[in-house]
Amino acid sequence: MPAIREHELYLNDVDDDDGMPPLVDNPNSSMTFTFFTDMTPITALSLDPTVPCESSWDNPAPASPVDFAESEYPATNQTADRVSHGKKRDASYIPRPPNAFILFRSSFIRSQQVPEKVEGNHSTLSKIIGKYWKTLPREEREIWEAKALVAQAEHRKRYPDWRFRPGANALAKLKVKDGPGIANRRRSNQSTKKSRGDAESKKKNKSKDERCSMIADLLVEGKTGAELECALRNWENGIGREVGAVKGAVNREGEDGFEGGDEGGWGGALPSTIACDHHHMESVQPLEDLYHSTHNTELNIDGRDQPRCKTPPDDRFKVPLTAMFKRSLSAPATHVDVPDHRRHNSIASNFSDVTSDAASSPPSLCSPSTFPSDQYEDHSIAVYNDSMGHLSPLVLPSGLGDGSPARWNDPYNLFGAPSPTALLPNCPGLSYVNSPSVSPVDMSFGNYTFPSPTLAALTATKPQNISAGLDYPITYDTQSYSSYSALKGWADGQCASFDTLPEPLVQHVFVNQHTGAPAIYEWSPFDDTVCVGHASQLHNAFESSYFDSFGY
DNA sequence: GTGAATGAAAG
DNA sequence: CTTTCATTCAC
Repeated sequence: MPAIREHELYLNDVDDDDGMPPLVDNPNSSMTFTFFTDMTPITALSLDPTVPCESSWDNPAPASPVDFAESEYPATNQTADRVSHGKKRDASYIPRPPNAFILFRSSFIRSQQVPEKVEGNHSTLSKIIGKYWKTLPREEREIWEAKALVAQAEHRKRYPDWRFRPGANALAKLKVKDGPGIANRRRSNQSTKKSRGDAESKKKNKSKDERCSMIADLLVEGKTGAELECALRNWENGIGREVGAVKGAVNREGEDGFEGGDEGGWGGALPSTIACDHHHMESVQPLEDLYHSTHNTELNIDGRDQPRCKTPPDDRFKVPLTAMFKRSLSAPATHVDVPDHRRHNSIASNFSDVTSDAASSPPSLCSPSTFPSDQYEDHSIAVYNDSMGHLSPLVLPSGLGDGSPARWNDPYNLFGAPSPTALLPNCPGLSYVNSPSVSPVDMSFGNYTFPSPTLAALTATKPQNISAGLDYPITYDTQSYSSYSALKGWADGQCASFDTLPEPLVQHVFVNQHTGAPAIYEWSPFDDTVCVGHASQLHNAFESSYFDSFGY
């Protein structure tokens, strides 16, 4: 098949020869999701990527991922004049969805943690950010991976027929230039650059690389802005240069495949001991404390104190979150017609509505009355394929809007709220009324205490198989009879019926079996409406009937 | 099936 | 140019 110019495929696809359906500008199927009243769809968040994340890079975790999806992919046909790295592009050009790193990088640069004075060159910044990226604790990285999933889902929704066509542009250029080819040139450039280089330029590169490593290390230590600049200046002036060399070595060791143990990571964190002034002195964190706080692998209650080191001792980065939902995101969505009569709101009073344009399918086949465990697998497949498969990340709630750090405001709300202040009278130990999220605290219902579901714990229950072809990636673990949606860990568990609940308010609930019950999916029996609920709200609303039904 | 190539952001 | 990652393409 001849190469197709990527950007022309979508709007002018009369010549499309790949059998793809003609471009439809985000056909809005008007699927409706419903929410609890205190949930906010993430699409309602103000997450303009051009707006720096509030509070962001504090301590020294990166900002909450800024919502890329909505604003970065403006209304259809407006892809238009988006300019990617200064290149003028055809108005109809559709850029690729960003991956986790690109989102992270963008947010990093927006946040201006590294002053222009320190480093303004984006190539160098990429190096620094790449190093820093590798030090991110798993939980932090997962947030960005989740963000990437959202961006991909948004992109997919907005451009259902878009496909990544690598080489399309290069080939177009090749035609014009009639040279050896962009691709070949690119590779050969890289190789020649590396192989060439006399001793002196090698030395230069080495010191440049050391500088990048140092900046990354300083960032890991939490230094940003003027403080970073100061610490770097100290280092460059020779103070601690010796140490810096050690640090550089440590860092490089980390890059070589994450070898080395826990112990080596922080070995050389020293420039912080030299303060530029009293103000900066205050922010110096004792090395010992730093070590302990960053090596604490215990449950991080508030999610802010994640382990971080330069030489990750385990395999925590070997299975990226996105890999669990791996599928061809650029492949056209499976178009499923939804009868109009199914497109209406059905979940009532204590839900608010939000629309989504995700395509959807007939409602769940899950029995509304019973769900015997011996039939569980088949049922859950049906359920997930028919209903959960269309659970959009967009139904997820925002944060609490209570001034919490940005990280609590990520669309996945992966860590829940930061403060256990809003206790429900009926739910001792349950903190987060507004947060239908994975709660960072143990939750007790009656005699049963749900373990705190960390992201790491959720990841540990990662799915075995992946099925594609739905609007959103769904996985199914036949071993544990649990399932996952794109919202990893939120949808696995048993499908239970709720006869006790007033219909059609809640018909089915998915309880997270691995982690307890903080995350629940619900949907209406009458349409494709899907909502995400919180155990507390159900408990609050329906008292013990809910938990009684589980034998709690 | 594997590895190379591309391109997503930025200036 | 430079990073990482996802995706596609050429063997």
